[in-house]
Amino acid sequence: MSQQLSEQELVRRESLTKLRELGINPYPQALYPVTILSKAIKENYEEGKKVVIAGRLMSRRIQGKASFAELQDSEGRIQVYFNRDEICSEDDSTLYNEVYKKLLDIGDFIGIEGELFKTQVGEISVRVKKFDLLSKSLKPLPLPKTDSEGNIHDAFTDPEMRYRQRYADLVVNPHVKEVFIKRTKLFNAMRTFFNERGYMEVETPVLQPIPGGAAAKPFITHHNSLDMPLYMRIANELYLKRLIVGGFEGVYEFSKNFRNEGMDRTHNPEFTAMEIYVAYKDYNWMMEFTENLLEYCALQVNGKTEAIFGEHKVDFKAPYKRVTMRQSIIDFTGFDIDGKSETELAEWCKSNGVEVDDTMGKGKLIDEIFGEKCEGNYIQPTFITDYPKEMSPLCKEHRDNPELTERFELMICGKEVANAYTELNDPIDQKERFEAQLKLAAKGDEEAGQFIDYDFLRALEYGMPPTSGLGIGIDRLVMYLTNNQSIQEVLFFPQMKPEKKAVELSDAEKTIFNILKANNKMELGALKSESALSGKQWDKGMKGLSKHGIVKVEVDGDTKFCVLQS
RNA sequence: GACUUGGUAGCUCAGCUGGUAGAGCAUAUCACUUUUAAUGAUAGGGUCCUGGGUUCGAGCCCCAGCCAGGUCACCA
Repeated sequence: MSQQLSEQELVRRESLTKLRELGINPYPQALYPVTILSKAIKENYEEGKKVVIAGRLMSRRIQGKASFAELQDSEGRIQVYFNRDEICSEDDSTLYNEVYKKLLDIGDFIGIEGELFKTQVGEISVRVKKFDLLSKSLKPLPLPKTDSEGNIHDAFTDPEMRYRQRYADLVVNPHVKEVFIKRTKLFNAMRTFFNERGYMEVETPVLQPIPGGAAAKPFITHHNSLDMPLYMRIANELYLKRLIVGGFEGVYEFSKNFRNEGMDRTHNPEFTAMEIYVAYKDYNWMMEFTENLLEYCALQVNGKTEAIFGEHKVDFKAPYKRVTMRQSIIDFTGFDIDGKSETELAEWCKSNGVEVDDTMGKGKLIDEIFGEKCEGNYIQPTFITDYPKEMSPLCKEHRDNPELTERFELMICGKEVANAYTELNDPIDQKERFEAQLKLAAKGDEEAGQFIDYDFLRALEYGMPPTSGLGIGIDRLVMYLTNNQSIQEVLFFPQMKPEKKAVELSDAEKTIFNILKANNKMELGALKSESALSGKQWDKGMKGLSKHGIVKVEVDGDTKFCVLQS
């Protein structure tokens, strides 16, 4: 879509032409021999050391024949000093006066050969001996400035623009870049932790014929040659367990999951989960594993186990408190759910301000109570254990109480971060639980599963060793480790509605356009009378069409024609 | 989905009961050889989100819509 260029964009395009006229290729095929990054220069300063660096020009302070600029590379900024006498011969100052001062702009990528020195005020700088344009920037970047007291002026903060133009956000906001560096550190830390224990990273299908392993609304797509619907995965659990059946001791996957549900500060349609399954373990073992894992991750990402999240200070140091769901509800309400019937639970809810409806079974009711009264109170990492059976269809029954399951969730700052089970491996029990879920779904519980994965049941029939599985919401964990309140801040490219709808014509424009389409070229007066538009509407329609570049008025002697542009 | 706040120059933001649209930075031209939010001078730059309406006159008021943020509801 063609768009009007701003003055500054036009100036940069002119510079492009002038550079070419001077024989400088603004987009060279350059293998540029960078020898050092800005951070290393500052950390290991050596007076007079020759360096070759490259990056974006981010600021300039020109003072006649001398000038200071800042070059930004992947690790930060370094000051560079341009002096006319250093880079130009006596009789030709073009390189400094024209190329550097006029034709380069903030945002351009340049390469610099020079040597290190310290200015009179002691700042480590590179004295430029030679520079090359590596890539011209045609669009002015947002330009936050930091003053001597560290205050940032003109910060690029509008979330909409930052998310839509993450590339610009990353260029000008180093703290944003830092979030994503930490995100990657978290992945690396988890991989290391798992790999050191001999567990294997695997991949399982994103396109699935049955969207299993969780209860959520899937995205549906269609495979043309198979002529069948496929679902984008909502979880990878059932596939990973198949691999445990196949004989792997421990498997894990970082999985992009897709859920066709609401979007808000904590939900993006695609998000990342880490799931791991380990054979011959139970959920008690997994709790210890999880707290050790998270302590290790926090250390690797932030260098310490404490993390600030909003008003809270969270400590990831193991071990974490463990509370059963029953005890938790007693703690916060005084109500003991043990042995209560569905009716008793529903009545308690109604008289205690917990919203319920008829579709809710026992498990769901308990979950509502917990969600309403307890969940939000757990700031420090806390394991909530022993969930009702009904809401955990893939989890093994509790060894001490058949109403419960061996399941835990890890709560941090009032939100769930991890979920784990002693996995159900009794194929007959599993089949019955799936069928119970189908009934719940029929009753109207949208969270209940609506499909039975018979292939998964077949796998279980071959036998799955006792196994414990854990899922961690990676995006949420990154939020905690980087003190971000919204998931958009920890995703490079959060889902957004499209910026602009396609050019739509107004009614007047459409009328004129349709008449003209039949004739291609018409005398203006004839076109106007055929359109039967009022003077104002006609004027508006014509102006609109010319603005979109759809029509053009041509003058031939005394006659004016309106011509349709292709 | 409900409520609420916002959308004005490349960026950050002002904008009077409704009367020709402002600032700082950025840009352009000039001066300036160790500055650092460099400085001084001059100049240019705007579909005021879109579409209707009220009005002699709308950036401002009214209606509808689009996009985004926040709160809540729903939901892992």
